[in-house]
Amino acid sequence: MLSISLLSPPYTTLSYAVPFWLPEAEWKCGQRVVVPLGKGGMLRVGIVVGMEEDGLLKEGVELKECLWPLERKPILGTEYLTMIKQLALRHMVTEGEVLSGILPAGLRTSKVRLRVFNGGKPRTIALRDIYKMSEVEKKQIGALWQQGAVDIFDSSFDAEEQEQCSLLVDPPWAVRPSAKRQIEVLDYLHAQGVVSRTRLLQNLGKGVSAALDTLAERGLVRIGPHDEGECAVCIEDEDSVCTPFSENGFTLLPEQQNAYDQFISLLDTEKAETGLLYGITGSGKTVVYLELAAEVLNRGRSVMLLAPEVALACKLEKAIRERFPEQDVFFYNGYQSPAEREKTFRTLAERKEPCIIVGTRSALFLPSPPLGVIVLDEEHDTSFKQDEGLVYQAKEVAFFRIGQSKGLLVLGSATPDVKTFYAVGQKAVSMSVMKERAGEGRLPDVTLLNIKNLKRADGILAAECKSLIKATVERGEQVVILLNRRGYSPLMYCLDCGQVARCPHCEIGLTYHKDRERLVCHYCGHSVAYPVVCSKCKGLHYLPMGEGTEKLEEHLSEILPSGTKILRLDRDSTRRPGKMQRILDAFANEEAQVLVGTQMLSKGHHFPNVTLAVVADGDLGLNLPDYRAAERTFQLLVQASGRAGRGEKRGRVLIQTRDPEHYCWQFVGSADYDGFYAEEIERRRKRKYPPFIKLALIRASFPMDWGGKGMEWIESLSELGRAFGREHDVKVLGHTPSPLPLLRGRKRFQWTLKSDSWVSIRTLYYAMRKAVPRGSKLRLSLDIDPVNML
DNA sequence: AGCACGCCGACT
DNA sequence: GTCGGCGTGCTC
Repeated sequence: MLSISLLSPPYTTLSYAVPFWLPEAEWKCGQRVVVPLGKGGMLRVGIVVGMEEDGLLKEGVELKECLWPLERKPILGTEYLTMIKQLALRHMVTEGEVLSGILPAGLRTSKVRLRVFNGGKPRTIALRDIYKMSEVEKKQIGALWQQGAVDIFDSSFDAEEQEQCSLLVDPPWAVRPSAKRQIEVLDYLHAQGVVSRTRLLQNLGKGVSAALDTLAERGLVRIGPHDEGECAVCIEDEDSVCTPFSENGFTLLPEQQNAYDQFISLLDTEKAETGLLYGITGSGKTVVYLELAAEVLNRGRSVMLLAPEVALACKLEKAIRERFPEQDVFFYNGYQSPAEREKTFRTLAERKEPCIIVGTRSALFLPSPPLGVIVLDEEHDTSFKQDEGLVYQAKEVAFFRIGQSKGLLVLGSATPDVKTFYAVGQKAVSMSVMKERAGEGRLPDVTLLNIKNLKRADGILAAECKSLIKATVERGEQVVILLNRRGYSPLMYCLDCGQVARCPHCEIGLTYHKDRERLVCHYCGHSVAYPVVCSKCKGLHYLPMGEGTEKLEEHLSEILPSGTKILRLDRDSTRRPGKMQRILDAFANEEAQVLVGTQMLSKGHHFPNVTLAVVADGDLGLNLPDYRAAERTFQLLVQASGRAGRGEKRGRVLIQTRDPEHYCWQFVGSADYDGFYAEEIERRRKRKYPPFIKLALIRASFPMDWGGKGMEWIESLSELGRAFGREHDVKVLGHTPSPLPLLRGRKRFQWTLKSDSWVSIRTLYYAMRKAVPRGSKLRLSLDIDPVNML
């Protein structure tokens, strides 16, 4: 009997019989297989996860036969399956859910054909037809399969691959305002990024087909195969200035050498180990990774290097390729096309020789030859946790993989996760420290600017701040300005009745985007054309309140000397493939003097001529309902400070705040992580927060139009949770409405759980889930150690 | 996800 | 009377 985890709903693990047309030897753990499901006998893809003879089978159900394997050799190894099982247990989801969340789309489709070579021209047969064949025919083809005269022929998405649509222009769209269809297509591509033609037509209706062709003809949209090797986010530009790898050859500085030696001795233990590389911005952590990688490859093992976001992963990849021109390097990230990802996945599944894998957190799930080291650069970054769909924390998965291969996990950061640093104190993680900047640069001067009394009419920048920016630009130096708010204006007041424009699905204020002339919901993506009539009084006049990156850019262009070029870097300006790298390169090449951007700008980029970094709203993160608000703010601001003064000139950082008394500031100024840590860890100890306890969130949601039924459920679950908590030593706080009480048309509530034991937390969640009937409109989910409490 | 089953309203 | 809307439930 075969246990098979389905890769599509219901995502359960079901038992199937070995069929008479293919003997047991053809079925293996880790193999993808196609099975029939339900009365209609629909075909589904699953992974064989077990082969016990005595699998559990519900009473009254008849065992069905497996239909066909999708490959001869299992694509997943036993260690890989162990990892999947572990992950499923941790997060209390099925193995099928985990697998479907991490396998490339092409490996999840059953729309394949068998190609039978039996003299003459090969015959191709759909699996659907095999299912309907007679016993004799099945046996015949089974026999041919065993002789190797049958292969799997994957036809479905070749065509799709040929028609990837991507934007070639930015808003505002240069089309007639009456061309509704075209605008619809452009807006969709702007929101979605690269999309296949099939998917676009699926979502917008077949009617937009002509509009899409027109746009392609006029050069506004590109339709064509996704280029091999081209990263959707960066463009591989030969003379890019943005490479960190210009340090003095491969000789390590004393601190780097020290760190390197420590890591090597950890490797030598031949046990699974974790090391923290705690190095200030600019201390040259990358070089240490590179030399470590070289040694690991020498020892015949593979290397995995992960960065929190694609642009940084691209930089790492570039550095790796320069250092190891001869070595096979596999690059993987969420922005690649399904075909590209599938190819990498398949290649690595077969690979035996050591290699290097570079990517973002999704690369963590690539199969690989035995790993000697996994590096998580900027380990404190919250992007290492995926919190939508399949929830996982890259650090923990990496730790598990390294445990399997008895390798070394290296966590690198200038501002480590408080949990990581605590683990160092507990001797669970060894630490290497680098406190010197590798280049000429020195640490910048950090000044706090109290803007408590800044009037709204003056905009978001204080007068002192503006004049400093101006002076810097006039000296021919560059400025980076950080503002964590996209769009033009985050609040739109109706002048007639005072109503704020809100998203109908999320009740959150809509942000005005001037370049697109639309109001956009930053949570669900819903948008409406502006101007729009007020829902309450039908008025058309709005007062934009507050300032986003778009408005700041506009405001600056008014007050800075004419001829000053300003660039903007945020999710909106970087939607198009390659756009992000282009903006970063342009700024690094000094084609502009000012760069305005959201936090994506604070991460790891190197601009030697930047001498001033401004943080427009330093408090933004401090007021979030999250026990890590201070940690986040500290990390963000220290990272941002690192943007200034990486060249020869001394840099300056100006942080605007309305709350200058906050304990976080005294440490930001001197980038004093150790001081911050000491203070923060004491606060957490006192208030019973991680790392001193285990914290989890149970989220519940139900459709907003479900009547009183939803609230009744929430109440009764609270009751259940508290009763259970009293017995099992879990503190249950709540229910409380989620910080986003309405999202995508669903009401949301949550409970915060604190306990000494993950097991108790999971058991409580299990009890709650069992109380809710399957198929209920009420949905529950468990978030282990949430990174954002939203 | 897909498909069957079942319970109500609008129709030849 | 039946045709067909889609809410609910199940899939080894």
